[in-house]
Amino acid sequence: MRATATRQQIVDAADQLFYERGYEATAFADIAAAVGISRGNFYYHFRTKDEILAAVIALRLDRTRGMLEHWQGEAGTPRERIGSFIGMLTANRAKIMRHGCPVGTLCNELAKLDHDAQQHAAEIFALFRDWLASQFAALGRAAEADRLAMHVLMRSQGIATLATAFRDEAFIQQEVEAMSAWLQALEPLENAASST
Amino acid sequence: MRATATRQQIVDAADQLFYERGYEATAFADIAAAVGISRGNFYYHFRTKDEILAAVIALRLDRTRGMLEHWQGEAGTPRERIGSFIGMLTANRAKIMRHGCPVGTLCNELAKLDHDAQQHAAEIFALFRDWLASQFAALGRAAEADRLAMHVLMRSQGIATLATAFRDEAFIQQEVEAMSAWLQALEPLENAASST
DNA sequence: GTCTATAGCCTGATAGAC
DNA sequence: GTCTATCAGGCTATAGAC
Repeated sequence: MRATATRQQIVDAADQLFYERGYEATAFADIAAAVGISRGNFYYHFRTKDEILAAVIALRLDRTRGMLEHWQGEAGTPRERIGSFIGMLTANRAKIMRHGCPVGTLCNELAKLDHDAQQHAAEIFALFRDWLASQFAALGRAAEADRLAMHVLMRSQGIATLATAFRDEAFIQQEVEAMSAWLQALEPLENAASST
Repeated sequence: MRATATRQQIVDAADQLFYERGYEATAFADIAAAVGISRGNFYYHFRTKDEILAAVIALRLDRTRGMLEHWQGEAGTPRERIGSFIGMLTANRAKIMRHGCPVGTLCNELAKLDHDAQQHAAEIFALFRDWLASQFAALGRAAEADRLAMHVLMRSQGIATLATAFRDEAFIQQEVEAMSAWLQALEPLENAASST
């Protein structure tokens, strides 16, 4: 098998296992078993566990960029695009109730481990934040775009954490509707600064 | 030294280390070193690591009950008491930025480990939820008390997660003020059900 | 109650055959 | 590129002296 193909399989398996079980709780043996290779072969593709983590984070960054570009390319208003972000909570609710948000839980774990890759993982959040901010700016709230973007991220993280703790699907739906209502009630205030 | 005193020292040290480093990343040797006892002595007080976890969760439940009773005993309105809950984010902001929320991060980790104690840990959230709900009921929002309580919990969890990921103290302050403003704007609707 | 010593397992990582 | 065999070190947990 070509090296790049095996490497990709390793990263894909690690991505899934790091999400489901956590980074530290996932052993090389687990990844090797999932891919169907020996532990020894592992070190031909990655020298350390940290290198696999870096590759997983890079994969998630790429995947996130692709998703944001996809949402950007679809027809629709900025408000509808922010709705696509919120819709992830509903679409992924089963996994979220079992393993939380992939980004939030990884950042939390790496923060506790005082791991160098923590900042790298937080860049995934930054991608969402910047994209959301650009949508709020397009919506006519340029002055508050960053704050509103962080607010949406904050709510999605809180929803994920509590949905996991209580295993409560109805709660997700309830809060998704509340956030959607909040979004719909947001009015353009492009000239607010000059009118006050 | 009396057995109960050593046991208490172990639980206190484990409580702190589980928060700072996480449950799985904390080894018996770490706890033993923090207390100043040998690893062997450990097993006189606890037979397994799970037993220490159970004791730590029980400690946190007791501590939470005590705090809620303290807030309840203080003079003030229900709104001010909910403000005491929100105030934890400001008071503990330095630790939150480094290690997240003790309850949320523990629940997340135990969910990933598929650990039996996950439900036990979620009871800490339930204590906060029920207490907050009673405050909202006293505020004249009995019909929505549970939903509002979960909303406040959700926001506090989202704030903690993003504050940790971005190490952003200003964000905490910003969202604490937004949540406080939301709380102040909440009006009693005790008779809303009969008036609609 | 506390200690030292150690069993038994799993971990990340390496060496070298094929 | 992939394998088997193996290393050194960490882990939870146990046994038994004091």
